[in-house]
Parts: sequence; structure tokens; C-alpha cells
Amino acid sequence: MKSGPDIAMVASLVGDPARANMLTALMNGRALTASELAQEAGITPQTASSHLSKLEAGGLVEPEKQGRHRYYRLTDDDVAGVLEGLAGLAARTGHMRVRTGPKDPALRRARICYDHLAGDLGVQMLDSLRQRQLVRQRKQDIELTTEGERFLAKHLQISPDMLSHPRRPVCKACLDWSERRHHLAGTLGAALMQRFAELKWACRDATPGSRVVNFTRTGEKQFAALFGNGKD
Amino acid sequence: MKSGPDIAMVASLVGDPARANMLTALMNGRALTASELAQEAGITPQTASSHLSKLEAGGLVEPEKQGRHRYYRLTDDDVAGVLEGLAGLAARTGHMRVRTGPKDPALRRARICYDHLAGDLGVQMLDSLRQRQLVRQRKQDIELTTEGERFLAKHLQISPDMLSHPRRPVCKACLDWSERRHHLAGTLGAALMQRFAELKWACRDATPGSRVVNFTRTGEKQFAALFGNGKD
DNA sequence: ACAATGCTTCGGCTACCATCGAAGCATGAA
DNA sequence: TTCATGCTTCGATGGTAGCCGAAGCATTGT
Repeated sequence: MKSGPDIAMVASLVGDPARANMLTALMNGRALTASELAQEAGITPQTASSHLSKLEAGGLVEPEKQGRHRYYRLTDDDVAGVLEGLAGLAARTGHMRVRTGPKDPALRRARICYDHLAGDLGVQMLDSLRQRQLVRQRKQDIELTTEGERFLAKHLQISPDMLSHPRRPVCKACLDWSERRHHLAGTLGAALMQRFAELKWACRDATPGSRVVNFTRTGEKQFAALFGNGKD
Repeated sequence: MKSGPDIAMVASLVGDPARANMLTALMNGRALTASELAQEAGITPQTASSHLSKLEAGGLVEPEKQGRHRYYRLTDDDVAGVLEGLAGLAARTGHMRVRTGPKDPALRRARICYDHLAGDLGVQMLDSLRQRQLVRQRKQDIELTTEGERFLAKHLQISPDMLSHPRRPVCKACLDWSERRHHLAGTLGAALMQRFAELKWACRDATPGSRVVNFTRTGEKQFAALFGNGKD
């Protein structure tokens, strides 16, 4: 009869409310952990896990393992485009979506991720390093270039021997929680954050449990001078 | 929490295999009857009816009543676009579709629809009449213009009084089975077909039960001269 | 008038699948 | 090592929706 490019199969994936909520939560191109997606969909983690497996098998999402977390993102913008189209059709006979409000702005701006800088400024820093060829990134792997080593020694007094560690890479791409793009982890990420603190450019927030990193006025300027993208 | 433009709702409509088969069958922009769609999907008419109601409620298809038939078409090309996109996503992890073979070519070319001409030539004729302003069509309603009346009288010896009937319109748009576009029905459609037979341009096929209309060599030329679109 | 065709509605059956509890791995922290 | 966290797998349950038989309208044809 007819075999078909199983349009029904992929459509049924989106057709489940829980999965649809997950997918729309991923529509901004960022990545979310399995737990976060479960919360978005209002289901338990084990149910979400089942759904995510199916979405992955259907090629709609791609996982990225990060420590004990598992981040999921849409496979590419083709998927986003189809979802956008479906939303357009749905909007004809339904109502519009209302997004939840933003979280703590300071936390999104700059915070500690384990021992390195995360948030808007963290992502910005890695962007700057990449753009100026101070690091070379191939997929998940990042390595420091010789120009990068010179740059660190000259401006931040960080020497390569300070960065060596038995079981930890110097550079590592870490998926940013708020920006959902990579920032710099590894011993270099930790060393940079430590240096920022030593230079009184920034320090962790006083309130216990907080992950916020407060930059000083001069610290912000110095940081922008080294890693600015021109917008700050 | 989140209301959403129920993307899941419309996706679940496409997500059912039976409905997906119907929708893909409608992808060429033509219209199909409920029974035909049922056969396409391999389900009974009553099941198809249920599916078509849902698709209509979801705004994916639109019905057009035609006698005791009910033709369905995709609402617009936005719907087709989304289906196309879904097919694209599905093609990544699936196999391609194989279409069923064509039917009797003569039947598609020219046939009787009740008492008027249908098929490729029938659609072509209405196209020609519309294009030359001999009829005016607004949605389903068609009316003969004064130029049209002159044209009929001059070339085919059809006068307006031959076309009046107590309970039947002069012109009517009739959805074509093979072309899935409108051809001309009504008393004018019947009168034209009758005239074609009288002029020995065409006659119904001899085999009983056949709806094929055979055009003579000269008849085809005359017809093309009056209603040709330049391609024949 | 009656019959035939096309489609819909109704009722019940069945199968699938989303959901969650509990247990099992894996990773990271102490 | 031991504990905690994040996620997955397993098993069982329940609700939902597709499906068809039978009957009911609507339209057309005789």
C-alpha cells in the first residue's frame, strides 16, 4: 500500500501534551536538563525520561551529558521551524501562550558554576577567547593556544604550570544554565575566577547558599577591557 | 502555569496514522471525498468520518458539500507547509513514500459527470470561460455574463432561454474527481455537453457503465479552438 | 412513492500509552 | 569508602482514543 515517511510518527511525538511542553520550552535554542524539562511539563522525572528517550529516537532532541546532568536541546532549527509552524496553526483555533516571568537578574548576569564563572559574563568571556584565537574549540574540546598562554601570563599572571592537574582538563566547555550556551570550565576556568577574586574584581555574594557573583565597578571595567564584546 | 497555543492538540491530529494518511493524500491541493479518504487510510467510512470531524474542528481541512458527496481539502497551504516540514523531519529517520500508480487515463481526460463534461477537458473549459470573462465566479456561485451569452449564441447556438429551469441553476461549480478543481455544471454544463454530442465532437463510450467521453479528431480541434489553453 | 448511495451518529470493545512507585546505575561530594 | 543527586529502567495501572457494527439522515435516481 503505502509506506510513507512516517509523518504520523514524528507528529505523534509532538502530539503528547507533556512532550509538547518540553519542546516549546526548548524553542529558544537553549538546553535544559531532564529534571527541568520534567518540571516544565509537570510530570515526574521517570515519565520525562521516557518521553525524552522517544524524542531523541525521533530525532527531535539531542542530549548532551554534563556531569550528572543531562542537557537536552532541539536537534536543529528545522525542528524549531516545524514547531513554530504547528504553533501558528494552533493559534488559529486556540489562545496564545503566556511565558513565565524572569528569574533573578543578578544570577543570570554572573554566578559560580562549581568553581568557575558562569552566566552572561561567563559565556561572554569564552566567546571573546574563541573569537581572538586564544583558545581553539572543536566540539566539546577546548585547548589553549600559545597566544592564549601569552595573553594569560601578560594580563592575569596565570602561567601554564598553574593549570596542570592530574585528573582535570585545563579547558572544558560547560553548558550555561541561564544562557544555555557554553562557558569556560576546567582548571583555567577555576583559575580565572580565583584571579578575579584576588584582584578584587569580583567576589561571591555574602548570603549563604547564593551563587551570585558581584563584580566591583572597576572590576567590571577591567573585565570588559579584557573580554568585552563591545556591547558593554 | 502555561496555557500554550495548544501545539500538542494540532500535532496529535496529525499524529494518528489514519489521519496522517488522509492529510498526505490531500497534499497535492486537490480535494477528496470522505469515502476516498477512508480508503486511502484503510479504515471504514464511519471511522473516517470521526477523523474528518476532528481534522475540521482543528482547522486542518475544510469540507465542501457536493450532492451526496463531501469533499475535503486542506484549509490552505500553511497546513501543507507544516505537513511538508513534518515529512522532512520524518525522512531523516525513516524511509520515503511510494505513491500508487495512475488510473485510467481516458477517464481522467474526459468523462460524464451526471450530465456534463468533467475531467481535464471539463476543468480546462471552465478555466477558459473564466479567463475570458464569459462567466463570473464568486466562490461557489457562477453567473453567465452578457459577453458569455453572445459567445454561446454565436459559436454554439445556445440561447439563454434554453438554459432556464425551475429548480436548477444555469451555472454551478462542480468539483472535478480527477483534477480536483472545479468544472462547469448546471443547465449550461448540460447544454454544452449535449451540444458537443449533437455536433459529433464527442460521444459517451459504448461500453455500458463507462463514463468515458470520446472526442473525435475534428471535435477535439474545435473544442481546443473555443476553450483551448494553448497547451493542446 | 421506493430504493440506492454517501455520510454521520451511537454504543461497545480493545489496545495502546502516559503516568507513577520502586529499584537500579552513574556521577560527584565528603 | 559512603552518601547524595540526577537520571534511567522495570512493572503495574488507568484513562483515552481508535476502531467497527448497526442504525439514522440526507441526497439522488427510478
